[in-house]
Amino acid sequence: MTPATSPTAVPAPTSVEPAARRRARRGEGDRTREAIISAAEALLTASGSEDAVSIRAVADAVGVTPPSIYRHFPDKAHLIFEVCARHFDAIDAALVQPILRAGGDPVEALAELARGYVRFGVENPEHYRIMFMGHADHTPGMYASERVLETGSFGGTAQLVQRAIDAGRLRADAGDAVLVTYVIWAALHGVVTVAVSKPNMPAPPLDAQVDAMIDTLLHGLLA
Amino acid sequence: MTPATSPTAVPAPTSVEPAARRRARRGEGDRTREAIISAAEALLTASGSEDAVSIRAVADAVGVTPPSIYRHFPDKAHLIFEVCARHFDAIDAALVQPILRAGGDPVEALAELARGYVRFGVENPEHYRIMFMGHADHTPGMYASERVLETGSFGGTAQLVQRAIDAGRLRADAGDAVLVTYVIWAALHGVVTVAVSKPNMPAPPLDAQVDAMIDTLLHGLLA
DNA sequence: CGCGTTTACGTAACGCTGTTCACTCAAGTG
DNA sequence: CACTTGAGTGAACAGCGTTACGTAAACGCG
Repeated sequence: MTPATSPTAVPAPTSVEPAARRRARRGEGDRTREAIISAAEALLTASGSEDAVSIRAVADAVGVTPPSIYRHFPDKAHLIFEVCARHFDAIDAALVQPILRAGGDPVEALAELARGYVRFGVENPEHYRIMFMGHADHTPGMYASERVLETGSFGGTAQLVQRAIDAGRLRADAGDAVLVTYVIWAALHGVVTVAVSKPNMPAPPLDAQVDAMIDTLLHGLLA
Repeated sequence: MTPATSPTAVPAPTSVEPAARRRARRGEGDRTREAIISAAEALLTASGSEDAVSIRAVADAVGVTPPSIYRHFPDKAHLIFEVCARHFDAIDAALVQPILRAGGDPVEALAELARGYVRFGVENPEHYRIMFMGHADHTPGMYASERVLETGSFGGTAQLVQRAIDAGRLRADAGDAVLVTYVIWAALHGVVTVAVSKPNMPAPPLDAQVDAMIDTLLHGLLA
């Protein structure tokens, strides 16, 4: 099930097919809820488009009727954002935390985190788009900004930046930790965003982009 | 505003209100086409959401029926992308070309271009989102990648980077012009993207973000 | 056992969307 | 005049998110 090719790949796309269902028992409503999330996740990864994840399509895949979805989620946005949030929880556990625990050279750790983050983004483009490229008005409040700041990649970057500062590895006039973190994260976010939104653009290979970006951020361009 | 009570009142060009219309004459179909674009532009900027620019809303604003739109545009995507493309043509003429013609210090020119580009993005968030943050499958082919590469900001950045290289201002191992341009543009794109998509995120002021990004790209972080 | 409450779900429908088909109406041409 | 052609309508289709309302099944309790 777990594709060993990537540590940032995430759960199991179950089946998109319809399902023979019994009515859930009294306390087992959460089982239906999980089935809905699994079906939405499968539809999203299989189609690569949020448009394919309609309430009706999810309901068909689960084997219930459209209004039943609303007994488990207040609206479509909450459903689809919960699907994506699980992906970002997974990357936190699979990529960020191991790097933080390893505790090696903070600058090298930053580079490794950057590469993993970008790879995660381009391997889960629709999840990334929903989470970080949508309209703020369409984003459930609980996911609006917290997920960005507390999410593994940003928080992990902040910790590594602080370690680098503590170790005296950064220039004195580089700015405070928050600003440095923001710069690094926004730059990587830019790489992911353009790769996700313009996949056919004639661009340097992704690895070259990330390496050049990291190298430029760390060493600068000027002679 | 003056209440236009006259039944023969001429419709205001950029109004979102309904319009008293005559049927266009034989060769004057392009006039209707322009009215459609103006109405879509007005709806987009007034609402700040692509969702408000429905075919029916545009048709009502122009004073025609929905199917009439399709005599001038193959589908909604072509209409809304043409609206946005005009914005990006405008920034090319108003921001990029003057900087290129000024011909001052290329590094300072890059910083000035960066600040202008980011400001344009956050001042026209929905246009920016449609142009650069949408799904590739929803983007008309003619706007998919050309607009990114040939657009003023990217092409202008490339020219300034080349000037900086020619003037010996960049490090020898900074990479070729294409890669350097891509890095700079992607980083700025990241700043715009997160500002557009997460406007309520507790972040450093935009000017500080841009200055820090430019300074970091040029001078680097490491001691 | 049986009653009543609660949870899980279905049926039907509303208002909206982008889009298409078939039609009309007016203007310019030979 | 007839004829063509460009501009615009009216009605409709299929799909969307969402809601109001009815119903069936499982549980606690007397």
